[in-house]
Amino acid sequence: MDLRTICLGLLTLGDRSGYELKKLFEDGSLGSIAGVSFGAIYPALGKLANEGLVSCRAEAQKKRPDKKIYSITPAGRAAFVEALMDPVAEDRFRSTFIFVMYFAHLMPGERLRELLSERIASAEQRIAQLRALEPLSTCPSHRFVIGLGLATYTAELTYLKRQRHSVEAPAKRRLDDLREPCQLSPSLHGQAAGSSS
Amino acid sequence: MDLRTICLGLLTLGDRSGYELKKLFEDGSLGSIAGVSFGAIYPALGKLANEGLVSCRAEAQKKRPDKKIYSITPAGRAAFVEALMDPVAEDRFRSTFIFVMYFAHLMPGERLRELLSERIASAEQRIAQLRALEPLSTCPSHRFVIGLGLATYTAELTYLKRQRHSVEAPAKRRLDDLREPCQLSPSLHGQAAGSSS
DNA sequence: CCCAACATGTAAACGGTTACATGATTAC
DNA sequence: GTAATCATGTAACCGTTTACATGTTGGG
Repeated sequence: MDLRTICLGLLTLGDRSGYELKKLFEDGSLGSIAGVSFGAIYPALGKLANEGLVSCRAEAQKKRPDKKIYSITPAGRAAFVEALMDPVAEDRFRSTFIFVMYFAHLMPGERLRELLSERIASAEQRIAQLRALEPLSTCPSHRFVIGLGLATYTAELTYLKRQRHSVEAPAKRRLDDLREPCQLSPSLHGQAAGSSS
Repeated sequence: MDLRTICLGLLTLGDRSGYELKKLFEDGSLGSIAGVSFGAIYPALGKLANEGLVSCRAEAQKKRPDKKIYSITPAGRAAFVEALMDPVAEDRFRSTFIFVMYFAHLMPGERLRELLSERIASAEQRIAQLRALEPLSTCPSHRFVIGLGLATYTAELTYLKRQRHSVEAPAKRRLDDLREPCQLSPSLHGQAAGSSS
């Protein structure tokens, strides 16, 4: 789903300027998941206006550039509802953290601990953001998204903490295990395949 | 983290061709998270070779194009370990499912049920993939990644099932709640701000 | 004094996917 | 026969980020 459609969707919730749209996205439940940049929003809005899916009125402001307030048109609303029927694309997920952890055995232990702490902190922050949003959101759809975010971030946090715990505990294991050398199981090697199974 | 670095990392686990690298990525624990295309892998490998971070030997095959096996060089290994020290970028996550669910109230109930079922099925599939990988992975780093994936997907699955459950249960609620009209709380509107707090 | 927030926009760069081009082999 | 797997590569396209350009207001 491209930004164009996301903007369209956000505009079903009320009229907004590009600037406000970005805030709404980032401060809302979707923001705990990803960000957007102006360099993408403004052109998207322009295109939407070209296609007649949104209308735009300029609101003059003293000593500030005109604020361009966009409203979704009936055609835009129809197009958006239509878009909700399209087959959903798979999640596009790229996590440097996960990738880097896949190579934990190549890092100094100190770095490993640092990485884990950072990740725990950021998960806690996202959870806090979602919890703060919860009482403000009366709409069940939004509560669903918040609940989903909360469920997954909490699970990640629990997992991460359990992993880190082992370092600080007297038994001091597990995290150090991560530094053990790595070897792939033959079935993942796929080299000179021996016609398995 | 770009594909170039990911290829470099994967090559620390053993020599491989571009084709095999793609399989390794997709069949391994990282594959339950995202995919890669040849159109990105081959150029990445070429660039890596240009920079002397990997070496390449062509393996002639009867009736097939030469297989180009890449090995990481000492310089490449150093560069990769270096890359593991770089500050980790935030996750880049784009989920059409989550976005669409944010607008559940604009969809027919049937569509909603379909979406939920699809998502549940795909989460179950990913969990199955990770579980299948678990006994094959002796390396603690990889087990960490598998465990993390399992923890989050399981949490999502549980959440999703609980949401769906309410439809099939006699009390038939919650999921239908999602179709209720939506209104943002004033604090998220941000329109004509009344100097809150 | 400087930084953050407000406000819009453009252009270049980036990192990736999709489609195209080519072609043998094996399993159903 | 036809689809999948093996095997590499290029070019066009796409959506997005980053950097640039411009300027005011208000708070620390």
